[in-house]
Amino acid sequence: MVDQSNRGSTSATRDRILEIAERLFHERGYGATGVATVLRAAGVRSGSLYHFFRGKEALLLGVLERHLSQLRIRVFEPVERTTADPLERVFVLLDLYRRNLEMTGFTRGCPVGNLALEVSDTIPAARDPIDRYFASWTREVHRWLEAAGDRLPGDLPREALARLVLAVMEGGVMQARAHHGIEPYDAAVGQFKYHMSCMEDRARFERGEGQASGSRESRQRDRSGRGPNGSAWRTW
Amino acid sequence: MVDQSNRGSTSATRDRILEIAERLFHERGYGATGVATVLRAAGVRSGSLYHFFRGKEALLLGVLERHLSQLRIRVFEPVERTTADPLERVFVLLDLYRRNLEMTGFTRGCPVGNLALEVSDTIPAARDPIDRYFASWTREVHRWLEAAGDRLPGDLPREALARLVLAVMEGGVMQARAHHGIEPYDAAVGQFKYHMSCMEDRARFERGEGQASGSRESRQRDRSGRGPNGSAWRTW
DNA sequence: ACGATTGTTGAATGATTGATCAACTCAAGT
DNA sequence: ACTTGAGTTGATCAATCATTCAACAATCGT
Repeated sequence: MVDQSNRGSTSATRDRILEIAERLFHERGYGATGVATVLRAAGVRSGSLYHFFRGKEALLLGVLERHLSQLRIRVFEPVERTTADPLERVFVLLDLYRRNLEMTGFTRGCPVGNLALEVSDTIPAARDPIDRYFASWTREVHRWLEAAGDRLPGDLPREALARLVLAVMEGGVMQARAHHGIEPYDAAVGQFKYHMSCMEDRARFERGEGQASGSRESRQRDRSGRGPNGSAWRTW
Repeated sequence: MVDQSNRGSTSATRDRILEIAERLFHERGYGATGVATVLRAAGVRSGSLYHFFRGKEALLLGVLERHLSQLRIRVFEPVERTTADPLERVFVLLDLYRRNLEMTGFTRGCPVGNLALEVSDTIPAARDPIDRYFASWTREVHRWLEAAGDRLPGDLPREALARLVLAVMEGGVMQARAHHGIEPYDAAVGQFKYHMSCMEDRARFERGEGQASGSRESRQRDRSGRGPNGSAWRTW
């Protein structure tokens, strides 16, 4: 049994096992993925796996830790490279998950979100890394929202808004996967976008710029163009 | 094998099996629940179960159909008895799921939401009833939103807003279960409430009542009182 | 009263599950 | 050259998995 705390292990085998297990857990879920399946896909014999991981649960924890350690590199840094505008980044992030949904034919959503509902009760040890993943996710969004400064209302709790972003994403992904269509995701995100416009509007009023308009035009100024049907509400 | 389409079966055994399976699938998930566990908990021998259900998957479909058939009785009718105000009903609904979270110590969220992410890909036949469950859920909320009439902006797509309600609920439940605390749920729902106030504000402007205030007071008029810390933003 | 249908029993099935371990390889250290 | 120990192998394990089925009991319509 190798030292579990040695995250920087140079073992290529361990990495391959984690990589394969990550993909399979994401595709089929934890319970539905047998150890034998991981072994076959990774081209490794059982002894090797049990050399690095105490058991299947330890493998799951390893996968979750891996997700956590790669969250910035794989999710947030790509988004941040796309645009420097902090509020725009939120929508690019939501669009990233949207594209993942479509590209995988609605078979894969948030890799951790799936596991969260499946194992957070049956495997108590898994709840902590999952919670830390969500906390880390919202912390990054939170930072963006803070960076938006007075473009958002002064007394708006940025952290709560970040929690809403995650909720909309996970809830939208869930519906889209069940529906096998992007419409529910777009609907939820579209409404969220209007919420953001609402916030920006109010902040503009606070800064003394806008004339406190309830007018649709100023609220939809930039990101939310009219839909093809002429509706003022953009569904995506 | 009994006729599967006979939903009105008077068999007490079949009902007990479904009732127990529903609880176990909700608590532990589908994959983690063995048929033997269902049999033991229901006090039934395997032959009886396989007399009514072709197999474990058919049992799952039965459970999902049961959820669907009891959605109004167990969820929406209780909410509708609580208040006649259509918009208030939305928040009572969200509070219902909140209380379920707290009462079960964050071990149980939306019974279908869990299954949605777990089996909607691995068991294709299950996706349809799950999708219909979500569709039915949002349809009820949609009706309330329609009933709100001009209290919401005229061009606001009620259906999209209903999708957002479901997304916020499911996403909030997911986070609360992982966190084993209600805070993430309250944060997400709190932000959603502000979105609703925003909508009502704009509708009031459309009706020519308010003076298009961006003012906090009118937006938080009724449901969203100040929190104990004096913040203008209610977290729940 | 009768056969037919429906419901129930529980031991047994074969497949698969996660996990074990003694034996083996091989590069690094001395 | 010899030792050491991490890494790997694959046969093997008991347990559990979903499922079957022949036999029996209860209830039904006629």
